[in-house]
Amino acid sequence: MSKTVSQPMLRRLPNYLMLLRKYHDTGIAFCSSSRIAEDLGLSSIQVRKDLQTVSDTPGVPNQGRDVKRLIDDLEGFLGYNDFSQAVLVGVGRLGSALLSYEGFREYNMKIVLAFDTRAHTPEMQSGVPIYHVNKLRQLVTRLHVQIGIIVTPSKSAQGVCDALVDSGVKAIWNFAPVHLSVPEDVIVYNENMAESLAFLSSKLRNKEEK
Amino acid sequence: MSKTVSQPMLRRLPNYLMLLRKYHDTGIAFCSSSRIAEDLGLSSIQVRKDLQTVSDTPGVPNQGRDVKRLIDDLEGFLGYNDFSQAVLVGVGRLGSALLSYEGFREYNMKIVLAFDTRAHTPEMQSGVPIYHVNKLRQLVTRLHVQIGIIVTPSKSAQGVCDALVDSGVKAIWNFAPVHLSVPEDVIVYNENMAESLAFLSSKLRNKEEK
DNA sequence: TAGATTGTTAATCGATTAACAATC
DNA sequence: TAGATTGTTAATCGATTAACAATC
Repeated sequence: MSKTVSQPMLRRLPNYLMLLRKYHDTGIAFCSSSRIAEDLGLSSIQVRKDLQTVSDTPGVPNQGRDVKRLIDDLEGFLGYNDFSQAVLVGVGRLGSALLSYEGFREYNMKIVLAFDTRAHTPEMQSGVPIYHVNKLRQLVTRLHVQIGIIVTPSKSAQGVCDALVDSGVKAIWNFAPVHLSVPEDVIVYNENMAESLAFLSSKLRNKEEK
Repeated sequence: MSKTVSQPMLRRLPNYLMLLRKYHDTGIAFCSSSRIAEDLGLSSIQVRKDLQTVSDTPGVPNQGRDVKRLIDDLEGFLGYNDFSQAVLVGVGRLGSALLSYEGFREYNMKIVLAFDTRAHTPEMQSGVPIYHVNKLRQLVTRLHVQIGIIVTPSKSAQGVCDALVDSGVKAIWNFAPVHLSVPEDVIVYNENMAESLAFLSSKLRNKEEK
């Protein structure tokens, strides 16, 4: 099938999956779009549209959709059937938090390796081995990891990024507040904590002014 | 002026501000939209549009815009003139990382207070006092804080959210992977770490299929 | 003056929402 | 059958991009 999917929709999909798993665990076999919509705070029309794009199995009028089948379709669509592996660079506070973050498992994501300039002898943290950054190219190349997470200080970010790309990484999740230059075929997703908070605060102000 | 601004634009604004401050520090007094665009990886047309919305001072043809003035306008627009204060609930790994995150200062954001169920005697972390959650209503109400950050386990999130809203909080930054129910006048911004990573991974897969 | 860069107006693009017929 | 819920097609909404005249 492989339709092209909009970014916002792609962000909603994992949430459907999580909710549907919850339904499944509570023994709910069928559910309507409007129910999902309510639980997720979306419009039912949007949910219907999204699920149609993702699943070939049509929904049943007056009954809704088969929860189990929908889970399978979503997992297939999102490519969760095999584990997605990632490496993390920069084991500071935020890096450590990500290493120990439980939520990744739920999305079949796993950080398999971490690097830091301070790690001299290989050590473990939250079950993930941490190596010195000078091992990065060697190890990442060997393991064929495709996703890199950059949690380094801004000034090291571009260098780390280059090393990751050289080692075959095709997608980068960047927490450093800088714009990274990458080849065209590499995807960068920027996460800026401070920006998010500032964004929220301005939204608040905008609202107050009205 | 107080124009309505689109969400994606509102997210770009803090980045302009950061870049312009960097220019200012290096003694650059004027800059063109195309330069900003290049440094930030955006299109120059978009930058021009954005800056027009934010600043009443027109740009000068063949010269660009006054960096200092633009900084002032952006700060004014984003409401950075007075500090924005936030409280954080849930001092786990991620919560701690946020408490110690340096980047907030740059956006004039400050976490002034934190709460956790494990904090029995008030303690300090990264310069922020941590109280037991049962002090939440009392302290947040008294300090008139408007922004709450929820970094608790999912099952506590809605309860904490209700308490924050009761105490006058008008904007919530939610890291728990659940949908929060709030009154209409309260803004919720959801941040889901796992979702972001999963999103990146599916994007990668979609690309590979092509 | 010539060239760069601006602001404005219109065109395009893409996502969400609405309306409604189809069906278990 | 009646009612709920579906899928499809069209309308709306909103953001980005393009084109171009204006100007220091």
